[in-house]
Amino acid sequence: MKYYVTVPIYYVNAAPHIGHFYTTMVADALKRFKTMHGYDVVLTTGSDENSVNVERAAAARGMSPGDYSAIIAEEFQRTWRDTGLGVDRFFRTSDPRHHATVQWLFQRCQENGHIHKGSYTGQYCFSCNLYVNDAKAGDPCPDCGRPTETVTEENYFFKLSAFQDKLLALYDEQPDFMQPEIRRNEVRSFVKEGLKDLSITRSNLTWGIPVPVEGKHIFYVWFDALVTYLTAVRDENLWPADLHLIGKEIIRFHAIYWPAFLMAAGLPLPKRIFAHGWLLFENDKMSKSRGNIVRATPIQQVIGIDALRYFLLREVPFGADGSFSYDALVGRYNADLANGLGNLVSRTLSMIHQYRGGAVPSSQNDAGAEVAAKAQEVLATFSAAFEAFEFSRALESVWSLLGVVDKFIVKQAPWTLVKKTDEASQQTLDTTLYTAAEVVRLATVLLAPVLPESARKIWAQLGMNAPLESVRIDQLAWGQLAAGQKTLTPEPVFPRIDAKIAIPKMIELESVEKARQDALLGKAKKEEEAPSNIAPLEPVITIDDFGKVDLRVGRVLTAEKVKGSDKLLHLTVDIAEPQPRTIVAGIAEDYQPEPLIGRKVVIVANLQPRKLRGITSQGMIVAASLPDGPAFLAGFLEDAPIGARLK
RNA sequence: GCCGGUGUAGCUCAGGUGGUUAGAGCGACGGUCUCAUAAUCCGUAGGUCGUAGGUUCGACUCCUACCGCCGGCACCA
Repeated sequence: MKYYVTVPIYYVNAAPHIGHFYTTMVADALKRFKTMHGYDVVLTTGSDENSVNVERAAAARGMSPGDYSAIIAEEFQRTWRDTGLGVDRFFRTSDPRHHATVQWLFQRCQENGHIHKGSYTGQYCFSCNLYVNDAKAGDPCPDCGRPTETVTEENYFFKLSAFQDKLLALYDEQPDFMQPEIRRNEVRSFVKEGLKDLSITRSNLTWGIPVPVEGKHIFYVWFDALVTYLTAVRDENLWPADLHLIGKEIIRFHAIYWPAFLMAAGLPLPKRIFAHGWLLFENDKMSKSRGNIVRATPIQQVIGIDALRYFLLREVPFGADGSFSYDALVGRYNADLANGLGNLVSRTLSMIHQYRGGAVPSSQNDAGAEVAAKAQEVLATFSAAFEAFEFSRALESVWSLLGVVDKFIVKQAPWTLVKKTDEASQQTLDTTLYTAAEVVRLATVLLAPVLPESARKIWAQLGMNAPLESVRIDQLAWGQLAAGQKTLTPEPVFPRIDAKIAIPKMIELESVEKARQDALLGKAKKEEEAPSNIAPLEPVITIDDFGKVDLRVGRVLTAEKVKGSDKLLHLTVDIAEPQPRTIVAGIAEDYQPEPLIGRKVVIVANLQPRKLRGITSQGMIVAASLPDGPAFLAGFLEDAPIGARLK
């Protein structure tokens, strides 16, 4: 039985961080879980290298796109190696085999009549690789806020519009195709609104995969990147994938474009797509500009990679956004891993050593029956939850078992039994120790996919001979632990962590790691200090060009929210004309209307009027912003006269 | 604005088809055992179950409106 799971190929615009780790680690845990059910699992990922952005970033560092990408691709692979993630194939989009697959897929679509040529003039965001509909020259990209650039191209189009009904049928007939359900609904309603044909080539780049035969056009990044899922296993009869694991930001590409491409080429569709949420840092979005990005390896160095794996799978309900914080991480570690699992292993093995010479006794009576029943129940609960991607619930069920055993041990009080010489007490002591050890064994197997390193240690301490990885979870049952087995002297698997020491250490190592990655990317020190999402400078203009822009000092007379819009404010502004100007400004998320009244602002006074939500905006208000940040209105420290022109 | 989700103890969350004193884990506090990693175990902590109405013999659980938060779409020229 095969199981093919993918995580995205990661874009080489950034070095790996905890978000990349999250997706990949979940895939790794699933892989281990499936392997322990007898599946041959293949996990693939790679690097997404073909884009103008990469070309530009490489050029800025005086490198070729290939060399630049290679450095980052290696950095990703190194991270997966260091953190023990079982990635089977790492595919670079620059790989010639991949080029062949993309071209092959294109030709199949073409043969089936789903490709046509057309021309396009519009605004394009090079940062996001996204065409922006209805935008004008220089308008900001709706996703990243950087200015869009005008492009006119003759391109190949994919007839996406022809797949609307088929896609809707897919979502309805195969509810598991897109999960969680929330995401499926979003995708469905998006498709229902209507699909436009998709331009799948570009003619303005050189770094990428050329269209077959003619060779002038380069494939659009998503026609390229998604196809690595095919390329990675092309000769292995593994397609279709059993699971695409993705982050919620790339749902549209996976749940709409990708199945449409495959349908057009007459290929089987992936069985399921699961989109997880984002990891926030203490409830804030992680971003370069906030400087709150966390990496996996510094955490690994201080408390081990298993602690991070456990935290992410236990603390965050899979699918929803989750919050990472060092406090919560250490809290989980101490409460669940050190005090819970680690301590149970420790006390169990220690008693077996002191009371029974380090050999697991056999169960003599039914003193442990309730624990056994609970364990059987947890075996079922755990696997069902894990299959359903409810990792948090799965882990919770194991800990509920650990809690039962801890209570059981106290109730039986082996330390009292050992002092009694009667047969019954000795039998109960044996049974108690066996019961505890059997729970440790079962829990260790169940937890192996989540805590691979630690489980292996516990397994060894228990004296188990068979390799843990080869144990079949679906064949686990109570009572399989062999009596007489020799255990090792326990050593703490999860030593308690002092948050006061560990957290500063992690933070310190984090900054070391960041510096190392920055150096790797050839970032200069000065550049590093500036927020890296500052919009790139526009091309040089002449003084005459600037002279065309008529900026005026104005005073806000009235301000109110525009009905039906989250972002628009309806302002009237006095710029010393007979009539005040009506201006619609997209600042409602950052400014309340009332406090604006009376405020002096800067207006672009000669902008072509435009209707917004039924109101004609006669100009534009000047504000500063970072791509994902709030707007700041321009103003004056002195009392600038209304109507004065800015030059 | 439209669509969807959500709002339960300090924190993270459970609470099919309405019905005795609303639950768990963590944290906090008190106590205990001593096998154990100052761990375990026991007990306590008493939260208007977002707000206001409504249906009902009875609602956290159903309905309506409103508020807050999250997401998608629209939109941010």
